[in-house]
Amino acid sequence: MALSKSEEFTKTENKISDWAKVLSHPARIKILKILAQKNVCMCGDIVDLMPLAQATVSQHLKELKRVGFIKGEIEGPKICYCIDYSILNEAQKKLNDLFNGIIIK
Amino acid sequence: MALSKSEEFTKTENKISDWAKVLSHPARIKILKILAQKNVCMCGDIVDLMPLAQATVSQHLKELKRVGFIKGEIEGPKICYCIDYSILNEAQKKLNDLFNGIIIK
DNA sequence: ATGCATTATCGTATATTTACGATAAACGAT
DNA sequence: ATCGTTTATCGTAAATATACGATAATGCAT
Repeated sequence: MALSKSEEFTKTENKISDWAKVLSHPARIKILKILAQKNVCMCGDIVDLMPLAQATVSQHLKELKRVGFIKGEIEGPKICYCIDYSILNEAQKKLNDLFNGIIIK
Repeated sequence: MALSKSEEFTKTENKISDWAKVLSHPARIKILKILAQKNVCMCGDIVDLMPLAQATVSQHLKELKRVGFIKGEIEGPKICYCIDYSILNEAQKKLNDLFNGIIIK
């Protein structure tokens, strides 16, 4: 018995916490910033800008993909990553709803 | 070698990811909601509303206190918890700055 | 078909997180 | 002083997360 017990909480609580989890590592924040600056970006370019091994960056990209914050498109042997703005917008909105619900009451 | 490598990232990246980490568990989201509804709340009341053991709730409260999202005031043998709106506001603002920086470019 | 470049996955080590029971610590009341 | 209530902390177990090297998988070019 360890992580989660997620059945005990609401869908919204689980969704928001899952989004927050993806943002809970500085590497993933940095990757999102890199993609925002470059709009689209080859995986290798991201790896070059990160202070982590290729395998580790790949794991972080996988997490970002899992919740839909980024998409990866195959381009020959390379993979072109970009931000999925609709999902990121939804996350921002729902996180703001949470904050506003707490702060404004 | 496991968690963090935080020296490799910026202060902002670390700060935001740390805030996100605190929000990355549904129990802590729920606790914030409870405190928002009741404004102030005895620790025991929170425990009663949570699907977790007292010791576990206490750990989650400690995490929320660590980043300053909540404050605990001793009232005799009980402890009265409440939200620290200034810190939560700052977190909301900085998270929005991140999202806006990513989304609007 | 071979080789090169690119990226994901596997295997593994270590640290952290989550959860709980048990216990300690703090306080008020008797 | 002792007892009951309340909450934090300790000890512990199991699951996850992070990180990396090594390897597989994919596709292009030769």
